[in-house]
Amino acid sequence: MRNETGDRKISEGHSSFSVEEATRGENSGEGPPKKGLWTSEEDAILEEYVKKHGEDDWDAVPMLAGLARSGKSCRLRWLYQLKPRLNKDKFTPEEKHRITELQAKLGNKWTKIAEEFPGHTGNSIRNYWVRRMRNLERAKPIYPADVSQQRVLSSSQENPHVGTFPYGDTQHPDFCQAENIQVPEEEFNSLPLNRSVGSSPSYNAWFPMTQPPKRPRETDTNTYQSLETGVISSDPIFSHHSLLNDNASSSEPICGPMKLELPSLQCSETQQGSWGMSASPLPSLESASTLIQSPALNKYPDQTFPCSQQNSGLPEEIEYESRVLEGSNKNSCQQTPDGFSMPEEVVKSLPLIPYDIDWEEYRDPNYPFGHSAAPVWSEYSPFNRSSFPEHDINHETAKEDPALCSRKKETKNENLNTMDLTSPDYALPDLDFNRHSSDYSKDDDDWIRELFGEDSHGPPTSK
DNA sequence: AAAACGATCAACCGCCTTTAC
DNA sequence: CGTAAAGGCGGTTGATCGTTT
Repeated sequence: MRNETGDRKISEGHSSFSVEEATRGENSGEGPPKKGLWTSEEDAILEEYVKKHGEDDWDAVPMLAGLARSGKSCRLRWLYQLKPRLNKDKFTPEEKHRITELQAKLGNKWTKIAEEFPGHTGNSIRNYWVRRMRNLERAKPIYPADVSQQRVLSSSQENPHVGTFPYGDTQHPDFCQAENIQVPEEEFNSLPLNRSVGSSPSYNAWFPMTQPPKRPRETDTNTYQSLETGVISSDPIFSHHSLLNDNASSSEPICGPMKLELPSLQCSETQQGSWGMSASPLPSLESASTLIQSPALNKYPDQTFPCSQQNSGLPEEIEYESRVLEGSNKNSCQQTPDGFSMPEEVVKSLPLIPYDIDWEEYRDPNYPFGHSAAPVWSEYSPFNRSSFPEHDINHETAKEDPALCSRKKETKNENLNTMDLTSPDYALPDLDFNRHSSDYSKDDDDWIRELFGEDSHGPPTSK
């Protein structure tokens, strides 16, 4: 590895050897190319050579420069480590956001993406992305559905007062994973959710959101996985994975290990806005976006959520776009800036949520919007609460359950098991348009940490 | 203080795609 | 159009370093 001064420790086990060895034989074409970490001598030779002769014909470089390396290795070393003005700094939150945007837009075209980050290499960006995906992957449930089911069943047998969910969603990984969630039966039965979910086609959308995942997953794998259990429809809108995956059938569950590098949402021109949902009979995002009305826009209560058909669906991007639109879209409620409009009758048919809504009212089935608001949102929203963990405790929640709020803040190592399941806050977005733009750049890793604290199973935390 | 652990990242391999001839 | 070279990418390994125990 290279330190700041360019010196590197030469590993013992790695196939490093002296510069004499490094250069020996290559000129005469003997032996296989050297592998392993580069020495500072090799770097100096390569740097000098490239500065003199340029970056052409890498295959000839080893011979001409006198290096016992393959041309490919020389090229990589130059591009990733030696090239002038390389930026080895860590990505800023803004850059991370931009990477997310670009990855969604361009796919794994790391070199293309790197073009927007002077000094950063595609490899470093890819490393960041892989790392991020790995962290998110770790956030997935530990137990398969069947095991989780057993756990829940045994748990409910041990404690008959613990409510079970009457619609048989014990396979719900989120639910099952959150093994400590125990809702007293009386309380559970009193929930409007419970009164309505049994017959509501929307409950499947609602419930995953009301059960905050024990561990974070920015890409909401959990939610999607919950949909694969058979109880819940595999609406790809729930899943960033599926949102990002224009190849995957929306009806196919994501099973097993997921590729760390997610396929992007990139699609052909003609597909733009259709989310590539060729196989899905479910509403496309643009139709979804037209249906979304949420407290996120309470600031402009007569407006619909301006979710562009052109954004990637990534929560970061949606939120980002929302912020952009905040300043530009204060008048139009029926047409997004990119020209997408929704029928007026649809607009009128959608109940509006007043800005200072008392969530208690949402619990009242007589309330005009009743509990349907959350399902409408969650069913058509490409992201959910877990995507915005910093909002898990917001003013509504705090107002509703300050104890919960304070407790959560105090007990970083506790999971979200004690969350008020009745709060639509977990399902309805709160993009908090008043949040200062600098907050927007919150590190996505910070989101994870903030949401789940130092969960022992959780994602990596700073040590 | 030292071992264990985990995160990060450089570097490699093999395959695929693009480009030049 | 076919072929070879160059470049790009995904997956993976292993070294290093910081943190925790």
